[in-house]
Amino acid sequence: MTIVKLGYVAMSVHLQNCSPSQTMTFRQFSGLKDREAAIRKLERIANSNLENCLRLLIHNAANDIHFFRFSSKLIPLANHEELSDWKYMRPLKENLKKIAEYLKEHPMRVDFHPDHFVLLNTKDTDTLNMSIKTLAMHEALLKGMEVDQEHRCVLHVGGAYDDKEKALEQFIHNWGHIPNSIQRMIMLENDDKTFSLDDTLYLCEKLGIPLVFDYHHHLVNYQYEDWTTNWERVVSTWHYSKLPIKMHISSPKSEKDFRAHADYIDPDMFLEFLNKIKGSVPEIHCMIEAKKKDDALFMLSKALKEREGINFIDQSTFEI
DNA sequence: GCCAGTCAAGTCCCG
DNA sequence: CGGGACTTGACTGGC
Repeated sequence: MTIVKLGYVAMSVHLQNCSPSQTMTFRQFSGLKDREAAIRKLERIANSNLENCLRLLIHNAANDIHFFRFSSKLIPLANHEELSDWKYMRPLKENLKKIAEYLKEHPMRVDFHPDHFVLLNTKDTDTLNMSIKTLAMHEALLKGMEVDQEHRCVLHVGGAYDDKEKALEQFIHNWGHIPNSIQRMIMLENDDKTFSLDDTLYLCEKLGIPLVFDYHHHLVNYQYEDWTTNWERVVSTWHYSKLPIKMHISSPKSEKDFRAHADYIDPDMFLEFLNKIKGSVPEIHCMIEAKKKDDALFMLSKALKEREGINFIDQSTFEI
């Protein structure tokens, strides 16, 4: 028996005017004559994003959703070099505290997926420093939300830079220069272009990093098609985490556009996967990466309720 | 009120 | 070696 919990990403298609990713571009910022007023505007946007995050958490709790990925665009221009003097955390304190209080009353697994410009295997020190800075922002947000920072940021391995083997070794080299408090936030995901499950496992086992298996990515980028022989290794990378294993699920948009994410999750594909891993872990958390966000979660849950051998505990939790 | 175009980042691909 | 595509949601400007 395995408990499965479903989660979704960043925003809800059911809540109106509830974007947690409102923004201001640097061009817009530069166009404003009063720099102080422009910074106040950035702060208003960031606070509005956090207020919307709280609305999303309330929506989640009301719908028995216990697993959620925050947007990584909560603070516009937070790491822009022209704004290095901006102390952006101070004005967010109260709204972060509200999230912290809410999460205490309604326990939920929350995490982040910083965008693909966070690169830990780059040789460029500016890019590496910017990446660390961006991760430090995520760390500060988690601290403000009073969430234990361990294993809360999913990253891809990074660029291939013409030589995948060297790029993997560069990751290991750079890892030694990354502050420990940031190392412990990281999980690594197999990607759809360069670093396969086998590549990612190599790093995760060597560095003690939990591996987030993305089934859809594996279907378009693998070294050995049969992932099941590696499954126990994936499970083992979670041995030192306090959190249950997590993975990503999405369905191909079409045969022609196989890499792109579909609006919804194909329940057959998902069940086929679950049937291969059931019993291997007591609990698994599955992050739904679909265009229709929480609606994809609800539809998947509805479809699975009609299948045999699945025992639903609540809207987003079932036993298989 | 809708549609096309713009924005931001680093890598990768094409010419 | 330079410029455009990639990706994503938000936002702007034109009609």
